Amino acid sequence: MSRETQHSYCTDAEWLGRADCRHCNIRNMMLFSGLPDTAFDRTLRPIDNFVYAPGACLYDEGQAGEAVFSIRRGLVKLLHLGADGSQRILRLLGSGSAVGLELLDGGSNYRHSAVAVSRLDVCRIPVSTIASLEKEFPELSRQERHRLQEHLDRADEWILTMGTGPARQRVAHLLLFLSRYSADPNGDVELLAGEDMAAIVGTSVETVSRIIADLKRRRLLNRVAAHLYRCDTAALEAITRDAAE
Amino acid sequence: MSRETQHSYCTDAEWLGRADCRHCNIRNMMLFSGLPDTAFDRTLRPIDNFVYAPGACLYDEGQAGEAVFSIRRGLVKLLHLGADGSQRILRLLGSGSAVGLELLDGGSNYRHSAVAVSRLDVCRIPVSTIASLEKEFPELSRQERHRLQEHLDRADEWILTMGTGPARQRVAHLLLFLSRYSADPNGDVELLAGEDMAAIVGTSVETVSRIIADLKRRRLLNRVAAHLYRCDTAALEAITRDAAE
DNA sequence: CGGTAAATTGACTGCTCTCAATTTACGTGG
DNA sequence: CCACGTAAATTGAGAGCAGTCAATTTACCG
Repeated sequence: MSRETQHSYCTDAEWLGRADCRHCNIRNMMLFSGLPDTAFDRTLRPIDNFVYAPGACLYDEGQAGEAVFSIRRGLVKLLHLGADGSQRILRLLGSGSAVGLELLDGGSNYRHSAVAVSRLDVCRIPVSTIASLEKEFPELSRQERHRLQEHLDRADEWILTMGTGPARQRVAHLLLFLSRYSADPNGDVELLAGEDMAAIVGTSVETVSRIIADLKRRRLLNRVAAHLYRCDTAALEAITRDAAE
Repeated sequence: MSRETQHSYCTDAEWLGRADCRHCNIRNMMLFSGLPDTAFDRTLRPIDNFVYAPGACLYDEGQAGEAVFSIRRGLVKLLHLGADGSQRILRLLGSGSAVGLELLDGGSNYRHSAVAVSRLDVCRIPVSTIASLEKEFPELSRQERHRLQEHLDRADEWILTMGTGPARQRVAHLLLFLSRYSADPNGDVELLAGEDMAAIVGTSVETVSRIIADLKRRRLLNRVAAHLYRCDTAALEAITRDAAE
């Protein structure tokens, strides 16, 4: 673990070295999609590559910061901590998404806390680097707008699916969401911690646990490996439509 | 009523004539804030000024469109219609906000339905006009990003306040929201229709009615005129914190 | 003043929360 | 590899909150 103390608040983070955007093999899905190879020749400040352990915090709500993170691999939760310490999760973001985009709007503080859900591989991009590239490449502005729109679409979906209806429907929506964005080719899902699922669908941990346990008994969730479940998406979608049809 | 049939789907809309952005006295709060007076000399297509009656529809979800609307005065609800015809309201937007921004991201269809809640005064801006101004004035890209970020902040607030906790807290949050964005100098609020409030906080109409009636009895909502109520914001905020402290 | 739609209220059912007990999972150290 | 301790997940019981259905009152438009 070489230089993780560059950000003292980020425990369990490991610096992997400078990112080589020019030869990045997944650039077409990242924030810098559309930029020419030569764009990165003279960036003012370095773009670093980091790995975060599950549970590690990228940044806290209200904290001053100067970097946007582009997710290469893994899952990030954006959350708000209530006065009583309880968390409410606002978004789950995976490969290709950018977090911390609110810094591009002029303010200097993050508006959520960002925490790694699974093992996380990210690029850390200084805001000043984005600002200077922006002047030269208008395509980058379009990318920023697109990523923001992506966040907005996710937030709207969140309101409609995780925030509406009885708890069963909301949990079914969550499982379908996890399956849809699963890195697994079969769409198998790694269940989140009960506390996380509760903070997403807005119910108590016990209610989520009861529902998940019931879905397992009814074989809508089938264990295919340790911590890995295959879900009966058709049946889950039926639950989703239960009252809304 | 001269040319409202320009958009056949927009009933109860009245064309007020061409907008004169150059001399717009509220341009500093609109999408075109920051653009020089001369920017509008040679726009390809006209920017029109419209008035919509309460309940009138600006556009429907999924509908193809080619215009963004900038709200001069009044309140717009963005909503999604469920398969059973029930509505879920995703955002309330007022003066200075822009709606239909999703068209700037490349797609040609609106992603929500937009309906006037109160008497509405808007400018209708063709996407092609925005695209051409964008090339000449980079400041416009920043404005677009800022308006998108505004939508995102609203959506996040929506999840945290209108989507979490017992119904009392959610209704209290809604009233405080209405008071905060009220056009009234005293912060007095015009209550929404029960169906709308239910579609915002995600409960039944009866539950909202019971809570509102109770707040009136307990003098946290005091009628100051027909359809106009002054709210005891301190007491409402106390309700808001009831369990979250 | 009448008619229709919306709001209010009541009664009852069912869902979800809270609190508590128990079981299971997991990391640690022997 | 197993035993242990801690944290998480599961399950149960009871109370309270919110949903539904239905009746009544109120508001509003012509």
